[in-house]
Amino acid sequence: MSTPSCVTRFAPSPSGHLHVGGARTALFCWAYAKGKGGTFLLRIEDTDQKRSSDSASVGFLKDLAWLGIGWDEGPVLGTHGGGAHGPYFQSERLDIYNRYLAQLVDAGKAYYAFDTTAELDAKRQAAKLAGHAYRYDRSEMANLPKATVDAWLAEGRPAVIRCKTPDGPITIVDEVLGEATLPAGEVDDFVIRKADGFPTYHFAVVVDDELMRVTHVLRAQEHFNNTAKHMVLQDALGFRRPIYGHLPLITNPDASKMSKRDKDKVLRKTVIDRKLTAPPQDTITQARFDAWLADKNTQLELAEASLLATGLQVTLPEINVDDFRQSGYLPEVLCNFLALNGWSPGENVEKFDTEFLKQRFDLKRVVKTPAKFDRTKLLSFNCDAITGMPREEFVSRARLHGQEFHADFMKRITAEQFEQLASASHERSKTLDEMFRTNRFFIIADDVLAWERSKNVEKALLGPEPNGLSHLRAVLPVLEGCAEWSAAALEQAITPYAMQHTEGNLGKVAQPLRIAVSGGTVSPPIFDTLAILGRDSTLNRIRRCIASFTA
RNA sequence: GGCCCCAUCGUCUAGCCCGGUCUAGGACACCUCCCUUUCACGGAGGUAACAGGGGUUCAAAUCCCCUUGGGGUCACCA
Repeated sequence: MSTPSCVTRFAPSPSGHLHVGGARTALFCWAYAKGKGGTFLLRIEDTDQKRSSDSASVGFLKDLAWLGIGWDEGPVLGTHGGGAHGPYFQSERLDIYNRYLAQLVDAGKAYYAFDTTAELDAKRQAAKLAGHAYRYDRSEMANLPKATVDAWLAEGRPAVIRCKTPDGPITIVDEVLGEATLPAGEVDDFVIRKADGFPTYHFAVVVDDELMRVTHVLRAQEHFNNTAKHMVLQDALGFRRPIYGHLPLITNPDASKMSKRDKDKVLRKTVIDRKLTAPPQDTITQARFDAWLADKNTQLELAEASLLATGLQVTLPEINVDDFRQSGYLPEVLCNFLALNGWSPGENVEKFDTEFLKQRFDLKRVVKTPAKFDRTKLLSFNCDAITGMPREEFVSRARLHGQEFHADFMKRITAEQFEQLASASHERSKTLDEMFRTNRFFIIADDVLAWERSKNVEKALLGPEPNGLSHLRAVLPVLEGCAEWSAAALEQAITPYAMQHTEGNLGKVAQPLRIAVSGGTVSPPIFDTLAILGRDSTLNRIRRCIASFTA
C-alpha cells in the first residue's frame, strides 16, 4: 500500500451542527489534501464524557456533505468515510492510548499525580492573587516512590497522568505564522490522562495523528500554543512531527467570538426590549422561559431558539452551516466566501469554485489576521450566483428548498404555479428562501387576505382622483372580459387602459392591482402575479379590496 | 496579568518575503446620478486605508526598533 504524500484531518468534538469556523477549517484541510492528491480524514474527538456522545453527535457530517467537502476516511455517511486507520472515534481507541500511556510512565516520561481539583484550584487562585502565572509544580508528585504510587492506585485514589515536560524553550515552526519560541517554563507538566481514564485532547491528538499518518495539521489559531505540548509528546513518544499551519479565526463583525450564544443574545435582547414576561404562543413553556430569562448562562436549545425566534418574529444570526442552508444560501457560495476569510488567490480573483480552491490553495497565502464574518458580502455573492444560474436550475433548486423548509407553502400551490412563481422570482432572489417569505399571499385564502394600512398603500389607493381605487374599479371589467389568463394576455389588456387613462404610466394601475391582490406593496411583476394567482382569486381580491377601502 | 502572535479603506483583502512600477488595486457596504409597474437587479460616477514615532536608505506600505492597539492562550474542554 502506498502512503499518500499528504494526509490532512479535520478533528472536531462531537456536535449536531457544524459552525462556519469549523467549516472553513475543514474546507482548507480538504482543499490542501485533495490538491496534492492526498487523503482527507475525519476524526471525532469525543474524549470528554461530560460532553455527550449521543446519536446527534455526528450530525455535522451532513453539513460537510452538503458543502461538498467529502472525506476519504472517517465515520461513514453515504459514500464518505471508512478507511483502514480507524476507529475514527477517539472514545473507541482507549486501548491504544493506554498502551502509549504505559510506555511513557514506564520510561519515566510521565507520572501519576494525585492532586485534587480543589487543591489545584486553590493554587491557581493563589498564583493569580500573587500576580503571576500558575505553573504546575512537579516536585511532589513526580518524585513519589513507586510503592506509594502503586499503593494509592490500589486503594483507588483518583489520579491523572501528567507529562514530564523537559525544561527548555520550545520553538514552534508554523507554515502560516512562521517561527515562535516559547520561553523555558512556559509549558508545564500537563495532564495527558484524566482521572476517568480517558486521555486528554493533547494526548489523543498526538497518538492519532501519528497512527493515522497525518502529515499536515491545519487548525484554528486558538490551538497555536497547544502545539508546544504536542511537540513535547511527539518527542517523548518518538513520533515524527507533522507540518503545522494555524488558521486565523473567524469572528463576528464586532470581533467577538462567533458562537451559538449569539442567538441567545438576540432573543434575550428582544424579550427585554419588549418587556415580555411570557413566551409567545406555541413556542416554549412559561417555566422554561422564566428559567432561561432568569439566568444569563442558561442557553436555549437550537430548536427552542428557533421556535422562540419565529414567535417573536426576529431573525436569528446564522452561525451554523445548516442555518445558512435554511436561509437559502448555496453551498458553493458558502464555500467560496468562507475560503475568502483567511485566504485569497490574489490577482483580484474572488469568485471561484472548490475545484479552483483545490488547485490553488496553499499555506503561504493564508492570512495571519482574524477575519470578521461579513454576512452582507456573503449575501451579495449568493445573489450573484443565483441570478447567474440558468432559470431551470433556480426553479429546481428552489423547489427542493421549498420541499425541505416550506412544506406548507408547497402544499398549497400547484406545480405549475410554483414553476411560474419561481421563474418570476429568479432574478429578484438573493437566496433560495426569499420567495417563500415574500410571497405568502399566494397561498392564503382570498377571504382572509387583509390589506396593509401603510402610508404607501394609502397613497397608491386613496390619493386625489383619479386615484388607485377608481382605477381598480375601472379596470375590473377589463379583466373580467379577458378571454385568456396569461401574463402576456393580461398585459395586452391592461396596457391600453393605462395609455388612455394614466398617460401611459402603468404604475398608476399596476400598484393598486398589486395591493389589491397581495395586500401589500411588494410582489413579483404584476402580470406574472395575476397570472399565477388565477382569474378567480384575482377578481375576487380586487372586489374585496374595493369594498374594504370604500367602506 | 505572564507568554505567544498580529497590524493596509467601515469590512474581506491585493501589494510586503525579493524597498523604487503605489498618485496603494479589487470586492462588499456606503453616497450621488441613471434605469424602473412594486421589490430587487442592472448601469455610470464618488467618498474611503498603509496605527503612531523613531531609525536604515538616494528611495520604505514594503527592512529594523519602540509605543499603541487587537487577537490567542494560560483546565482532569476540545
